[in-house]
Amino acid sequence: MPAPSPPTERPLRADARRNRERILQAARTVFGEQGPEAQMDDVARAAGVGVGTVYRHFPHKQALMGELVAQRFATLRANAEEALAAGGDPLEAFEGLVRRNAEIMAVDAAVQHAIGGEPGVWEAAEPERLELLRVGGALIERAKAAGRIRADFTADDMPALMCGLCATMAQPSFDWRRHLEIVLAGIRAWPTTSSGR
Amino acid sequence: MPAPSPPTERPLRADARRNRERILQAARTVFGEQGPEAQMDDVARAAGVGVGTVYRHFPHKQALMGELVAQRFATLRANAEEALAAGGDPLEAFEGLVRRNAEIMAVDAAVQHAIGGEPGVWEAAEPERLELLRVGGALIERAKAAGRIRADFTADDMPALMCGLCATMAQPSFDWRRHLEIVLAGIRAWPTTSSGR
Amino acid sequence: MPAPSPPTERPLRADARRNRERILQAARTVFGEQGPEAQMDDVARAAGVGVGTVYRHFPHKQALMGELVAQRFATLRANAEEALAAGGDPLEAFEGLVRRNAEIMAVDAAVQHAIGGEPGVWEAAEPERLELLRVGGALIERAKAAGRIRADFTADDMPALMCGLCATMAQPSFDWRRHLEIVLAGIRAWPTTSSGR
Amino acid sequence: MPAPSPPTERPLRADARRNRERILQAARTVFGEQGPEAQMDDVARAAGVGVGTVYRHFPHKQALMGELVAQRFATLRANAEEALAAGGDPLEAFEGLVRRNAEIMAVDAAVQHAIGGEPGVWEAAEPERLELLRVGGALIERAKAAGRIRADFTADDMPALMCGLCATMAQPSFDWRRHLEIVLAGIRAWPTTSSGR
DNA sequence: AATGAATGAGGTTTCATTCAT
DNA sequence: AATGAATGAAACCTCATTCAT
Repeated sequence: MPAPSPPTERPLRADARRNRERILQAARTVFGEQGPEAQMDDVARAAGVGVGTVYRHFPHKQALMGELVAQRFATLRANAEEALAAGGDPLEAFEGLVRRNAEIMAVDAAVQHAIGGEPGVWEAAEPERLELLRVGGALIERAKAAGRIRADFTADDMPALMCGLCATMAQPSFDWRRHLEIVLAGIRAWPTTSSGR
Repeated sequence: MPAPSPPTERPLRADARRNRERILQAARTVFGEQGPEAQMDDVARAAGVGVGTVYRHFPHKQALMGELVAQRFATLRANAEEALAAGGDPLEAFEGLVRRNAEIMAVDAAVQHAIGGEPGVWEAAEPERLELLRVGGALIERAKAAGRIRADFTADDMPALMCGLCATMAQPSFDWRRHLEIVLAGIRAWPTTSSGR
Repeated sequence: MPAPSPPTERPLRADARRNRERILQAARTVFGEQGPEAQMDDVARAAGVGVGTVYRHFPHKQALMGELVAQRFATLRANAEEALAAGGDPLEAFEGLVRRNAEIMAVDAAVQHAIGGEPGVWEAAEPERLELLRVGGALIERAKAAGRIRADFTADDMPALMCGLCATMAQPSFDWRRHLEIVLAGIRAWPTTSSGR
Repeated sequence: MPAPSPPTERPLRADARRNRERILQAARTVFGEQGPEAQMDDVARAAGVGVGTVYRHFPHKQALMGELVAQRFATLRANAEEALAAGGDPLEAFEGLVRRNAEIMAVDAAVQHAIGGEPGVWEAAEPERLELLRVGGALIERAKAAGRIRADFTADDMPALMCGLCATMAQPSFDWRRHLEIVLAGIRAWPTTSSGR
């Protein structure tokens, strides 16, 4: 969005923009610590603003949560595009992206998982999500073409796997990296000596 | 009251026991539909009893949820013991159990997932959970000894994987059976022909 | 009440009478410990009977409390009659009775005070209360006639003073005996003329 | 926010302060009429605000009751200091204060008595209470030095006596002023003509 | 006559959202 | 634009009382 275009969406006063960022940052922290039941007042306090200000920027709690998810997907997608552009070994590229994105999600997996269950929150991130799916799909196809991941695997399998991984991340007692490696192993094609699966 | 039999745990009047079952059944439905925020009043109404009755059987919401989880683990564990006793091909036995238990969890995965996040709910099922882990561990060791699953895999990896699977189950748009097959594939040892990984 | 008279009020089966006493005793203990908010279930449990049994003997909580008060007044009145019959120094007789009755009330002042505030509880004890007032009044008049207590003091002043004393008794940090002595001093007539007490 | 004045205890917006007063006033009325079981909703309605507002000002029922008691003690103490400062006849000063404070307590004795029994309510007023005790003690010592009240009487006897008086006040059928005069008479020293007590 | 499970109105408290300042 | 006080619909839970066993 490099938009120096005429202010169809008036670009928010400098302090307002700053507030918006502080609120989002605070929300990430607070939801991460207390789960989705955290109160709007807590978010506001953590951001150092009044509740009213939170509501000026986000019409309701859901919208705030939605933005959190959307921001997340934007990063994931950016990473995906970078990985696709970078080229390199197809399997490495795919698995590297998954591992890298997992690390990012792990930073505030609690938020993600917590928020994930709430109704009507994913909608806000739908465009970014689809884009991520598309770019990730390209990487998958490339690895499949190279015979490095199972032929029956598709990009549409990823969301469920990642959703599951997030659930694991949310529980500190679990070792999500082991979880991830098992999943990646399950995706890989067998080292076809002669026969396939 | 010269009751000849020493009633260490008086076995609950017939109608009370019936009510208890109805409440648990209703709770399963209601939490499944509305998530953990579902209200005790709703559970009571669905069970066709007054709220007071619910609270007579379960001192608080958490206790009700806890019992739901405990019941679930009891079934899973029973299946595990059956599988262990049955013998047969080690890998088949292990994977068969996982698939069978997954089908059971899927019946009301929403409940399980919803409830899973609440604090202090798992505690109630801890004994059953540990037992499941123990029996499942035996199956895993057997398959490992037969060289059918990865040597670095342990029973302690299962909870995270199953937790992730449950998260997937809770979203109807996901195909959890595919998720499960990928995970199982990731657990299996490679068909050691000549080359390793 | 030496009533071997024909059972106009059928005299209650032996075990029923026993239960009634146990309930009253339990109620005294329980209300004393927990105040008037104590639950009927607690009384029942303390008495070793079911709630239903409590309700069979006392149609509602108030009635149970009322009986407690009535029993108390019966004792106080019996003491008063004894004191009146005993004769002796008029002031000693009066103050002796007050002190003696105070000791009795102090045994479970918490109950008395707690219950005292509840509406509709005193009514049950009205006859006994009036009788106590009458007999106490006789003692007062005698002491007044002897010039030993203030001429303006009447039996009708007693309830308020005793009510106040009970309030004091209910707080363990207060020394109700000092309170009582001050009140008694305030009732006494001055040692007119020259001689002291 | 470079506010020049260091607002250590930001002084509450004008309307909020007004609401706070209305709530306290309403609470006094409502508890006085219905006793301590009166509901927070009733207090809110009587104050013309929502329940939430009551809870914003007082985190729980107890805190509201506590403030009521604290306010009361603040007035009593102010009167005591005034009386001490005013000088005059020592006995008159002491008894005048007691009578004056009694009149104040009588205004909503029901509240005071009702609330007095609740656990954890007095704590809120402890500082004011101790101060009242101290100042009252000074008056008592003065009167004792003048030989006008009993040598064995101390400030520590007052709370019990006043507690008893409050109990009397709470029952409209009692004449608490007579109660008070008897108590005051019991405190006074005998007019030592020749021999004391 | 006794039991204790069931009832459900009603209690305190929370929190997303609005709106006067 | 920002603030935070106010709102009030619920949420969870209690307990006097009833009634089937």
